[in-house]
Amino acid sequence: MDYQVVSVKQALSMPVGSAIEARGWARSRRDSKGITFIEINDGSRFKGLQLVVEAGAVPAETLEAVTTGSCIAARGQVTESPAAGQPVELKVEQIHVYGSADPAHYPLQKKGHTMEFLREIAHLRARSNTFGAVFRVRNALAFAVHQFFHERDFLYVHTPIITTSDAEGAGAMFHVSTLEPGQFPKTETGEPDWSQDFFEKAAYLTVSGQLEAEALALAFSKVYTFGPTFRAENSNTPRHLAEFWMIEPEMAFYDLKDNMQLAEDFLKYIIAYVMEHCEEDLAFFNQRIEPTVLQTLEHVANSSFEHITYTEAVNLLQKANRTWEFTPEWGCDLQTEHERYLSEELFKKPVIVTDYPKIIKAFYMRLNEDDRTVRAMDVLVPRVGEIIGGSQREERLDVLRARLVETGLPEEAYWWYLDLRRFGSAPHSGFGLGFERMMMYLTGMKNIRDVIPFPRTPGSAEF
RNA sequence: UCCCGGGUAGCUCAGUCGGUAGAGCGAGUGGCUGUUAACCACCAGGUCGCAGGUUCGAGUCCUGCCCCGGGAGCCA
Repeated sequence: MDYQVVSVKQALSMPVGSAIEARGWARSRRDSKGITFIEINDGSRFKGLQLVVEAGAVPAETLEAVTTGSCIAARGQVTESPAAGQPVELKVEQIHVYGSADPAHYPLQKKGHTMEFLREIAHLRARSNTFGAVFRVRNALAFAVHQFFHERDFLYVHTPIITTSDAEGAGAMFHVSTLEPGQFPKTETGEPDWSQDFFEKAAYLTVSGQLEAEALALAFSKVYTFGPTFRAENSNTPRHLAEFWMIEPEMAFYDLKDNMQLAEDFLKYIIAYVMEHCEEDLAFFNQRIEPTVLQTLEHVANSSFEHITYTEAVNLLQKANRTWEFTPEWGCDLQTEHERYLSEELFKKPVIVTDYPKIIKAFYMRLNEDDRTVRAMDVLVPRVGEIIGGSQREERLDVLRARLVETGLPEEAYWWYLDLRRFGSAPHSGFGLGFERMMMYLTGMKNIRDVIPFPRTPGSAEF
């Protein structure tokens, strides 16, 4: 007999009577006298396929090797299930065991585990319900990002991962070098002599593709990057990784208003996409991880974002009838407690705060007429905080040079960035979205280490 | 990096006043004609994070270190 090879996802919608072969990893096994139930999952869907093996259907030694965690192929007939829990199941005629798993040592049990424990077995945790759902959503979200920009004629560009320029003078960077630690060449003054290194100057892993994206936006008008970025900060929080993915659109001829509109459209689009394509996984998150996930996502998709300036935000915070750990004061950056108050308590929806004081923002943000504030925007969302940071960029050569000097950055290192203002400069804007932050927002997962397959954090890069 | 909390069986945890190490789940064995985190019975399983110290005696008290979690800072 011919058996059609199908995924578990396909198997669950096959007509009764189909002869199929399904492959997957056994999640659970229940034995009764004369009948065995095995649930397999191949990652194609949250729900698994129930295999029903009647006594004598397959050799005893084969059935014995089908343990929790083993990988098998099963052939048989799709049948209507007489019991609750699944509409169809597979009445098994043959089983092939690709690889058994010793139940005494297989670490994933049928019962729930803590996220901390699963993190220690990151090579196996994708086989659990939670992480299966997380990484399917991650895939859908990445696809939604590309689709959004391609529908709007953006060019997907690849900015370098190894860089010799420090994007904003902010954030510690990882050195990239081929020099041997023991025989590190030194200059006459005893400093490391990077001119003898591979790139003949100090090189790092990128902290942002923005500066290069600006160069490309001033040729292709609308571009976006989507790639890994690296921060060597020693920050130990549930919201930081040393290696994370960032999406950075950059648009010529966009002012801050256009930029804000794009950010709002973008967030709504990717949320709607994931809600449409990951219904089963999101339902799981809503039930087991964070009971407000669906409600919040629907709310964001259907409400317009609040817009306030930094100065207005500080006034609102000062007027708020509550005590702060850090007193809100013009000129100081908004603290986590302030951001949470604005998005979670006062407006109860995403808030875009604009026009921050120039002293707390990067040199490349466009200076306002008041000479005190810059055209920056931060999108704050409930539960996660700052999810997007962006700005209209300074396109005026003289102003940009003055800002470089003001912030103490070496002008010569930014020669090519300044060239962009010398030759055919144009107003332009862009923003950055932390992909894993967005994942936390969509799934309700509490720790950023649990929305990326193999997280890198200080002291931790095992897998 | 700073401030809190934690580390005891494969997992999740309890352990009183300093006096011979406990439970549930999981694994194993047996039972049960259809289970859904199956159920019932039995059973094995321990370098109490590591290193010192106090004590007749330390899982318990003290010191240092390591790791994990929460909060903060920095940020995406």
